[in-house]
Amino acid sequence: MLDEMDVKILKVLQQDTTRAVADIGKEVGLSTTPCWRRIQKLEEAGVIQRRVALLEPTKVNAGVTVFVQIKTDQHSLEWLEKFHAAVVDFEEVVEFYRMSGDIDYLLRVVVPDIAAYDAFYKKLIGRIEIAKVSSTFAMEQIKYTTALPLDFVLEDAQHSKRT
Amino acid sequence: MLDEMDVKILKVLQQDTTRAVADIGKEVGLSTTPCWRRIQKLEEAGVIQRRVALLEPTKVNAGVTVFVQIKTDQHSLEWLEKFHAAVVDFEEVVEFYRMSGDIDYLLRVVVPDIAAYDAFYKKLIGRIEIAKVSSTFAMEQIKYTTALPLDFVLEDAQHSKRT
DNA sequence: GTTGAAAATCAATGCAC
DNA sequence: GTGCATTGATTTTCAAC
Repeated sequence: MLDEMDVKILKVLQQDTTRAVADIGKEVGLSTTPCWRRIQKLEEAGVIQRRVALLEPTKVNAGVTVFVQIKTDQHSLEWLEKFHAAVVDFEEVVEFYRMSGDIDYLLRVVVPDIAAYDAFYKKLIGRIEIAKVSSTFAMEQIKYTTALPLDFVLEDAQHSKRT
Repeated sequence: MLDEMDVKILKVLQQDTTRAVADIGKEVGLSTTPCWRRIQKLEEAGVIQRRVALLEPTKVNAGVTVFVQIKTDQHSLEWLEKFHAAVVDFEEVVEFYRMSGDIDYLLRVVVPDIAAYDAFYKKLIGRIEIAKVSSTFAMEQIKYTTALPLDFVLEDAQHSKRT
């Protein structure tokens, strides 16, 4: 489905969407029109999901990341749906995964400080019954990127056939 | 530093940067010119860091998330710098935190499948000496957003005074 | 802060090759 | 796939209020 040229374009757009189509074309070795058409197709195909602004966490008072590991004893469908909906609703929760292994769920929570995390924690356990919660604070964010690895796109022939 | 109007604008831009300035102005209750000026200031101030495209993970063959917990026994500055640089270099590593508590580092790694994770794992431990590595696979990504919580921006007077 | 409007840039399309 | 030319939209900058 995607070829090397698409990958080049996606690599640029994953880093910066402010650049003009003509500019991107120059970088990847394509003139404006075909470059523009490829971007359109990538959007229609849903490969490009959305274009967003990334903010500097410390400048919006959201510089502290906490990872919350959750273990539950409840496994009814009803509880599950309620739990998911409740957690998703918190804007402090920026990532939320159902995990394999020992821990059932993993949350990445973003707050201004420890006090705010405590407030979040109380809100969370107030709304839902959880068996075990364990919070770990990030001391430093060494890397954070929204850019997905693109070296796998072309590698796997099986994948191309599937999609 | 930031007021309610800025927060409204940021909320829009965190979700979608394709919208025209005039449009955003309408939504937040501002005409084009002052809305445009505010966005400029937010960019100059570094509140808006960048504008990027978000891709659909499954469509670029990067649908599997693995969390890697790392514990080390080495704490020399030299090892630390080498370790950081090596990990950051992997495009599969999309997030990388130095943690408090029991685990020293936490990585979020994105790969196409388990086999690719195994390949990554071998590359990782081949490059650096790590005491303990524990990998946990995400079964489901229930929430993932790049939008930071903005309800804290105005709340804390201390913060405003500091920045 | 507002409106309105002008100028520059760019997206988006069509056409010829 | 390329180049060119065009239309329309949007950004960006100006005035005047």
